[in-house]
Amino acid sequence: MRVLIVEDDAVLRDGLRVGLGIGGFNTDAVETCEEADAVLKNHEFDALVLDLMLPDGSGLDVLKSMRERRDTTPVLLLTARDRVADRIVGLDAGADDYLGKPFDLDEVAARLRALLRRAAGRPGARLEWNGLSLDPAKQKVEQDGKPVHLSRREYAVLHTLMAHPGQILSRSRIEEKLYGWQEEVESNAIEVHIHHLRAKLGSDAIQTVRGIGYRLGGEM
Amino acid sequence: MRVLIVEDDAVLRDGLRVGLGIGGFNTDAVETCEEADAVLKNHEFDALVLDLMLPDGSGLDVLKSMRERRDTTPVLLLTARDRVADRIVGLDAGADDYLGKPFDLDEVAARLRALLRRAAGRPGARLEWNGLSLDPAKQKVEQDGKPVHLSRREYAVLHTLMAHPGQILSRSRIEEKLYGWQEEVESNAIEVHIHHLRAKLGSDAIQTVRGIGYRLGGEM
DNA sequence: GAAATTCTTAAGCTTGCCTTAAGCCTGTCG
DNA sequence: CGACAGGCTTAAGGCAAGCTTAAGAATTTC
Repeated sequence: MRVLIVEDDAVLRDGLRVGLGIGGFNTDAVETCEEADAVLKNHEFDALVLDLMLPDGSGLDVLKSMRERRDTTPVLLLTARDRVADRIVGLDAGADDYLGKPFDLDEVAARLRALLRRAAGRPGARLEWNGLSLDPAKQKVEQDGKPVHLSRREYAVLHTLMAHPGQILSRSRIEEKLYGWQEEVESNAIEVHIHHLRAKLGSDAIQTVRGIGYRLGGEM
Repeated sequence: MRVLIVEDDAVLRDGLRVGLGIGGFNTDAVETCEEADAVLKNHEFDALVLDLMLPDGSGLDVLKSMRERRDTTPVLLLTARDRVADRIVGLDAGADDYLGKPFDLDEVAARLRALLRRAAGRPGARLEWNGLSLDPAKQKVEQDGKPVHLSRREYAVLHTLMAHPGQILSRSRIEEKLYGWQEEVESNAIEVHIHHLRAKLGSDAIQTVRGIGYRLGGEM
């Protein structure tokens, strides 16, 4: 799950990155409206954490122009104070939730999860597929009721696949979810993780579609 | 369990801190409405002990503005006398309980525990998990019926974990429960306490979730 | 006020994870 | 049938998180 953080305060930004990292999110961060606009047009995110007060303008403008181009990525607003007026304007402009500074990092992560759940149109918190169940809140995976221990990356790969059940996901698509666009990896890391996942979940849990990508196995 | 005390009378304030400290709570204290507002916006508490008569206004205003910003922290009001009118107003404003001065310190602690229990939606007084049982009132821990002696910090760590059974708690989340916002610790103190707890409770009582935090071990 | 317990800090140590890379396997197409 | 490309497997290196230990500071107890 990739999240873009738009926040100019370095302390807050790093705090968010760490906090959301713990929450299992992969984050990218920018500091200005301009950067945000540019990045949003070129990359897809699962959610956006947007500060309202930015050096070169209001986050509201970023939000508005997103919605104008039909970008429905869930947005969590950070409002500088408990200013009810700001919040109302923000929600009217198409934000999905807001949070007044200062805030608890765990709460940000929790709200983001709620946002993502809502956005995916799924009712429950957990993802299910063919005997596999993944609980994003507890970061726990079970197969036929038995817990499976996965490392951070393995979990992230599986999460990505289970978020699009039955669909074929290209390797680069999966990489985008695991890494920021800044870091990029140039090796077969994903293949290795897939390999480990198959070792733990059974070799038919994940199917390879030659030349295209991977998808969850099973009845489909 | 962190409790914020809002009380201008120094004698009473210190009495509360000592009394609640003995009761197993970690307390922070402020003297005015203004301070209370500021601190409440910046930190999360498990409960609030709020005097109504404060030098710069009424505790009711603090309470009201809390509820306005959706802060549902349980609040125990201290009313100056047995003034029924005050109490009714207080409860209407969103207080969870009240207590007339003068009061018994043990009773304050007991009422707070009841408040916290209610807030957590648990019926019983004691927390149970996988052979462990923790009684907040007596501050006693038993494992398979046998008493276990824990130090203050060890108890607090275990209490925090048992209040969120099955959930992963980040180290910073645990630190927040142990220390006031003034003290903050920057070392591996939590790790050391966990280590001691494992020595006393068995190494599988607490699981490490690498990169994320800790949670109670056992089934599930 | 002294003794005992408990807490914090800090330094090494251990372990698990991620990436990289090299070689192998397998399906596809000339 | 043979070569090639894509994917799989395996293992090693490096890094970071967490564990352990111990000593000094702080706190509590008598």
